[in-house]
This record gives sequence, C-alpha cells and structure tokens, in this order.
Amino acid sequence: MLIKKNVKRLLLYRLCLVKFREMGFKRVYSYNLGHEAGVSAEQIRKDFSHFKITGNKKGGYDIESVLEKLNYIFRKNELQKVIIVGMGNIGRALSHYECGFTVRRQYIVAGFDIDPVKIKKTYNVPVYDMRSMDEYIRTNNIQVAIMAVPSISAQEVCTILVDAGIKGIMNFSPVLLQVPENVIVNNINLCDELEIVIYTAVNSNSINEAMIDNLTRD
Amino acid sequence: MLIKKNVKRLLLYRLCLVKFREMGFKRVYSYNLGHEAGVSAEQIRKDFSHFKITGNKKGGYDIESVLEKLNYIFRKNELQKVIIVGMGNIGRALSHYECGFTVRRQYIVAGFDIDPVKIKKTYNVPVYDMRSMDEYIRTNNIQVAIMAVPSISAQEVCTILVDAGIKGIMNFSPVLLQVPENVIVNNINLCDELEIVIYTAVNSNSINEAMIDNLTRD
DNA sequence: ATTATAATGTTCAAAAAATCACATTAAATA
DNA sequence: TATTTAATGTGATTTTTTGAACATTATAAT
Ligand SMILES: NC(=O)c1ccc[n+]([C@@H]2O[C@H](COP(=O)([O-])OP(=O)(O)OC[C@H]3O[C@@H](n4cnc5c(N)ncnc54)[C@H](O)[C@@H]3O)[C@@H](O)[C@H]2O)c1
Ligand SMILES: NC(=O)c1ccc[n+]([C@@H]2O[C@H](COP(=O)([O-])OP(=O)(O)OC[C@H]3O[C@@H](n4cnc5c(N)ncnc54)[C@H](O)[C@@H]3O)[C@@H](O)[C@H]2O)c1
Repeated sequence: MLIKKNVKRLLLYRLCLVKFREMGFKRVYSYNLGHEAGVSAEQIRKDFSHFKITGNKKGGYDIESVLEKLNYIFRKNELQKVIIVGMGNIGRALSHYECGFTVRRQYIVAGFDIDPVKIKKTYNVPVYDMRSMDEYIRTNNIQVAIMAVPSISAQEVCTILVDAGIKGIMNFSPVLLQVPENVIVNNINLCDELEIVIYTAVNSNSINEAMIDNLTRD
Repeated sequence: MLIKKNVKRLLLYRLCLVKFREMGFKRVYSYNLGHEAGVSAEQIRKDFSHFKITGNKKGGYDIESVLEKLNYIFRKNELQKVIIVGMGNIGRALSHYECGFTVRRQYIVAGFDIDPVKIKKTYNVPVYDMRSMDEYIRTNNIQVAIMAVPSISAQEVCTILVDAGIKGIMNFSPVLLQVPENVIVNNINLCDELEIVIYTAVNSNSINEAMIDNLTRD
C-alpha cells in the first residue's frame, strides 16, 4: 500500500526534473536528483523502484521518460476538474493562478459563493451561487473541491460537497472536517505552516531542552 | 532531537483543544483528543510526554493548562514579527487574513514589492519598496519572511532575505531555494497539495497496482 | 572483443516511529 | 479508610522507514 509521504516525494522529484530539463539536461543520476531534492540517492532509487520507474545501469535516468511516467502515475493524461468553494481572499488568489494549475492539467472549472456580490462577477473562473453547486457537481462529475470558506461554515459546506459526491477536499480552514471513510481531506493550515517556520527558526532547528525543563517546574 | 512531524502534531492537538474549549470542556482524555485529531491515544501521550506536558492519572488533561504549555513551547508569549515579500495574489490574500494570524500572535508587520503600483497602497499592512527591505529587516530584527513572488525571482529574493539576516522562510514558489544550513525553508506547494488530493481521491486512497504494472510494459 | 567502470536496483541491516502492554497512581466508591 | 476503577506515563515490541552494501549490467575504453 502506498503512503502519502512517498507520493509527496515523487512530486518533489518532478519539480527537480522539470528544472533540470529547463537547464537543458537530458539525463540525470540518482545522486544529482537526490542532491537537488534534499534526499539520499538511495531514497530516489527506492522510490523509483517502487513505482517501477527504471533507469539505465550506467547512464542514469532519462528525464523526459521519468516525467512521462510520473505524469502517467498522476493521471496527467486526464483532465482534472476542480471547483473552489468560497471566493474570498484565498479562493480568489487561487482562481487567478490559472496558468500555474493549467500546466499541471488541473482545471479550476468553477467557483461557488454564498455572497451575491461575488457571484458571476467574471474572474478568471465563473462564480456561481451555492444553491447551484450540488447540481453542478453531479452533472459535471466533479470529484475534487477546494474549500476556502470561513471556518464557521466549513463543516456545513463540507457536508454539501460530500453529499453531492465529492471524493477529495483541499481544505484551508483550520477545522478538522467530519467526512466518511472514503473521502480524502487535505488540510492546508497556513498558520501552522508559518508557526513551524517561526518555531524552528527561533529554536535553531532543534528543541530547546532547557525550555522544556522549565515546563516541569511550574 | 526534535523533528517537524512531532511539532506538526502538537499544532494539530492545539487546534482540537481549542475546539474542545469552545465546546465548554475543561478536561480531555488522550482517547478523546486522539479521536478528534485522528491519531492513537498512545501517540498523544507519547508526544505530550516528550514535551513534558503532563496530565492527571485519572482525570486526563486540563485543556487550559495544556494550551498554556503549548503556547509556551511555541513562544506565544513573544511577539512574532513576519514580513511578506511579493504582494500579488497570495501575498495580498495573506495580508487580509490579519485577524487569523493575530489570534496566534503572528504579526504581519510589513509587505514588500518591486511593483510601484503595489507600494504604499495601504492594505491592512503597509507595503514598501523592495529597496528598503534590507534595512527594514535589520532595524526591526525580523527573523521570518513569507515569500510570494513569481518563481523566476524566488532565488534572487531569497538571497536578499538571507543576506539581511532572515532565519526562516515560508516559500510559496514551486522552487527549491538554495540557502545556508542555518536557514529554515518551509515550501508550500499548493499545486502539489491539490495533486495529492486528486491522486488519492481518484485512486481511492491506494496505489493502483495495475496501473504501475502497465508502466513496465512500455 | 574483452575489460574496466560507474551507475542502477535490490537485499540486508540499522534507525526511527508507532503500537502494545502494563505498572503506576489519582479519583471514586463502599 | 480500604478497595476498586480508570486514566496516565513509560519500557518493551513491532512495524515502518531509511541507509548501507553489494550484485548486476549498460556503457566506455583498451
Ligand atoms: N486568507 C488567508 O490568508 C488565510 C490564511 C490561513 C487560513 N485561512 C482560512 O481560509 C478560509 C478562507 O479564508 P479567506 O481569507 O479566503 O476568507 P474570506 O472571508 O475572504 O472568504 C470566504 C468566502 O466564503 C464565502 N462564504 C461564506 N459562507 C459561505 C458558505 N456557506 N458557502 C459558500 N461560500 C461561503 C464568503 O462569501 C467569502 O467570499 C478561512 O477558514 C480562513 O481561516 C485563510
Ligand atoms: N496564486 C496562487 O494561487 C498560487 C498557487 C500556487 C503557487 N503559487 C506561487 O506563489 C508565487 C506567487 O504567486 P502569485 O499568484 O501571488 O503571483 P503574483 O504575480 O500575483 O504576485 C507576485 C508579486 O511579486 C511581485 N514581485 C515580482 N518580482 C519581485 C521581486 N523581485 N521582488 C519583490 N517583489 C516582486 C510582483 O510585483 C507581484 O506583486 C508564485 O511563485 C506562484 O507560482 C501561487
């Protein structure tokens, strides 16, 4: 069985491979790729091996063909339709990133909002009323949604999405959504991500043991 | 030594604890917290134990006091000043989230941009010219920056930040930044995060082995 | 054509993380 | 007060992940 960590690394490798390709390289060794991605060469070979991505015993990996296989694994031959719910700060920022998603064959096909002011104001993607979302999802067979609504509405919106048949949610609210077993939620907690930076930077990359000891004294 | 995974879980626990507190609870058992956070009760106790967060042999954990200790660990008693570089889609979205950061004592104190149109247009946070950034960082002793500039400028901006003394960077560009050992980079790759959702949702949470087998045949 | 080389791919070992099991102990109860 | 109960906290065990070692093989050199 495959775990997320593994997949995340594959996506990281792709990023590096694209960079190498842009630099004009045709082939790459596990060592080069590992150095760029910040993982060991063995890890690269292990991951590739697991996904049946093969190289050449002496010449390393052909960048183009690895990228092709990665695209195949990530179903890049298919059109990946995604909707955004909540066209506020985050929702709008994402909708303006069209080209960034497009190169990865991720198509933001529609936005939905409860606020009349935001509806149909033509951004890069059309924005519709929440009441039409259920039908839209069903008729267009949408499987994945980005949620960027206020935290207070998150669970409510989530339930609507799940009932309509959504199978994967990228959630920006700092709320742990209740979903059925078969629905995937990827929580993006930007405050947490910032906090980790602050914490790690300030503690110079390791826990301040003295500080923890202090905790025991009060 | 402490690893990010551990810290990330602590932040997750805090999210749950805040929720429980809002619901009126005063105490919580490792079992409850684990259920909410989606980890085992033992994991909770191990993590807490590692950070010297203690509970009560029969009565579980006092929510308020655990939150206090978490705040202490994450230095919530200190003011955490952060700057944003690049006031485009993402940068502006973050700058409008002021209150969200404020409750976590993360203060977005300033934005910086190269585009005259975006400078000093008073958003929630003041936006200055890039040329004044180095001085601002030094005089205000800023340690952490959010980077939301186009990918093409990412490394260039990163170098300026590092030279000015920045110790932690939250980076939204799909670019692996070259930084010295002592500088922390947290890469937020929203396309990757979306891709993981798509991948996992479409493959119903596990790798499609038949698909991988196909890979070996071409 | 043969040999040397240098990379992959896989097996085996070590390290890390998660889970289990249980001893400990605070609270409730009789 | 003594006993039972129910939770924590931690040492032992298992599982997962990572790293090292090496056998394999495509390419280059002789
Ligand atoms: N903006 C940020 O930088 C940021 C950072 C971290 C986390 N977040 C989180 O992301 C989420 C969105 O943040 P934001 O700043 O974009 O918020 P926002 O208020 O700017 O936008 C929310 C949008 O959702 C719409 N909405 C409200 N209720 C709705 C409903 N029931 N159905 C459909 N649409 C609804 C609103 O009309 C609005 O357009 C929040 O949970 C926030 O905590 C945001
Ligand atoms: N917008 C999204 O939803 C999204 C999603 C995923 C990734 N990203 C990534 O995040 C980054 C920012 O995206 P965005 O959509 O906010 O871009 P944007 O173009 O809207 O904003 C970039 C801002 O940076 C400024 N800038 C350009 N060069 C600069 C420099 N050298 N110094 C300082 N400022 C400079 C520009 O003036 C602009 O205001 C990009 O790397 C993008 O790939 C964005």
